[in-house]
Amino acid sequence: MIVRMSTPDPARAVPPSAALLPVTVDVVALTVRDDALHVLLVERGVEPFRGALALPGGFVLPGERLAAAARRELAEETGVRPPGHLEQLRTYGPLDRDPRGPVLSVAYLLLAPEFGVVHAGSDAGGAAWHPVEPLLGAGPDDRLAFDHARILADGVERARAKLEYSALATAFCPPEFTVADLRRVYEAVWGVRLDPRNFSRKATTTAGFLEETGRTTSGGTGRPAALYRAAPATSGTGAAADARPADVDPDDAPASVPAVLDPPLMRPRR
Amino acid sequence: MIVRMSTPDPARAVPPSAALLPVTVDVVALTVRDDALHVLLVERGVEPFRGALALPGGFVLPGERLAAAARRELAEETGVRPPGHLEQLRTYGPLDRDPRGPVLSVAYLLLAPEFGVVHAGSDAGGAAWHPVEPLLGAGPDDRLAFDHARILADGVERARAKLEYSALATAFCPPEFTVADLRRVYEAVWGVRLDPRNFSRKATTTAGFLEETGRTTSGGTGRPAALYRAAPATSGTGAAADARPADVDPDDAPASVPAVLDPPLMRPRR
DNA sequence: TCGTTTTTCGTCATTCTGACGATAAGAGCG
DNA sequence: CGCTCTTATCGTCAGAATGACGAAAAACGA
Repeated sequence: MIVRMSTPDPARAVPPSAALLPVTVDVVALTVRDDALHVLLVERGVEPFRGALALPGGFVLPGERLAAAARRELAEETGVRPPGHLEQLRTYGPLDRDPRGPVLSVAYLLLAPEFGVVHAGSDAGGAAWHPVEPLLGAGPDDRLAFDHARILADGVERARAKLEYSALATAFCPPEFTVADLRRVYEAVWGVRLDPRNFSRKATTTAGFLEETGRTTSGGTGRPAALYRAAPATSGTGAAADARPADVDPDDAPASVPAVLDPPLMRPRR
Repeated sequence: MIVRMSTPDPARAVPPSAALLPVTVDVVALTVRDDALHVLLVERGVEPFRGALALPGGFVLPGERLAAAARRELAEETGVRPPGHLEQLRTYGPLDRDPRGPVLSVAYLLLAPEFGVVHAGSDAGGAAWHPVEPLLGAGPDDRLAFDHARILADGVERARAKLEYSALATAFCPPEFTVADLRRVYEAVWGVRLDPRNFSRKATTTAGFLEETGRTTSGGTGRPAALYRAAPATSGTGAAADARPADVDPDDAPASVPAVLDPPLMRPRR
């Protein structure tokens, strides 16, 4: 059956030569767990690629927005409405990516503190966190369904790049966190070791990055650490001329539109 | 009439609940002309928004790739197959953006040296270069059709950001150019004045940016300047773990996949 | 109290940038 | 041919940021 979306003014119709494409959203949900970057994957319960691991996602429904579809699919497959930063990643062309025929896929990137996966969705086996590293190796085994390995690689690279010039690393952290927590995020996402002393200097002296809560950790081993929260967004939606991230989408950005790290925190180049 | 794209295996069909959406591509084609950033706009010849200025673009045809559709629309509306760097910008959701109903739009960004606009397309009045600046002001007049003002703003911001950490500014230049040409690109895109001496130092000493041709300009006023070309791409397609730009798409990237500016060339902040 | 661990503060050499002086190398003109 | 004008390019120097690393601070456990 063909579902044709409503056409308010039939006199101004879409040209008949235009392709009508099914559209999916796929979500690259990243988190840091045990000092390693993890991605949320589901086991596909239906063909095609039944039994294979895949990014959570599914078809956009009539009348639905893209970001809403992303959140819906995520909720359906994890049982929770995850926190974190959701932004559009990119769109993958309709050809040669789905055995069912031409399908457009709009990928979203979610950066979030680890959240529990509650229930298995309707057409997907349980969702679970998987370490990203072996999946990027792209060995002929462990292949993800569709072109999801490539989408994952793009998402990871986007996350790595954004940590350099935005305060987005805080999206991986709980509401209150220490400088060491934040450093471990950078280390996990970039796959490098950073000097704790220099990192602390950079994180605490960069304006618009951290905000102290006044409290400290206790009970752990070692000297107690100061607790911080993410600094509030620098203000206005300012999609126009000034903001550094070009992809601040009112439809995408949840609560926190993170500030810009003015002198960027660059990953070490070999 | 409904055009249903072929379904290779009917047993594995797209679920009937999925929306089938018409998809357009819109191209933000930027160039530097008379030391100012310009965008290629067409005057719409058909409803909706007949007579208004709009980004060149149109519907994706059955069996067509996104980037191919972008190049086709550009060719149809300019009469030439423009040079330059084409990359995907982002996708704009299906709702509340086209009076004809839900339409998905995948925007592309083209950075190119100025190219002549040859003929007027079928359903568009002549295409022409327009200064970007007044269009970003977003005055209630001079509004672009659809949500194209927003797409333009996103494209300009993407271009501005990319000049900081990539060698993409060379995409605005002819095959051979001087350091001053390149500086004028930065000045036009960022809307700032840069010190010619410091810019020259940065451009010529950053590895992987410029390559000297050995020749110099002649005839102009002032001391002749050395001619450079863009340094060749740093190697492999390497979409994976190492390349800085996350959006190197084999489908999008034409010849030149520009290198990374290692210490970035940051625009002056305030 | 002593060692262990982790956080946080300091120091210092190096690199990069912004400001700007000075020179180089043409064209145009008397 | 010399003078001037203009633009390109080289140099210098102070301030900022970074990377490497020493050392003190502040807990915990034995």
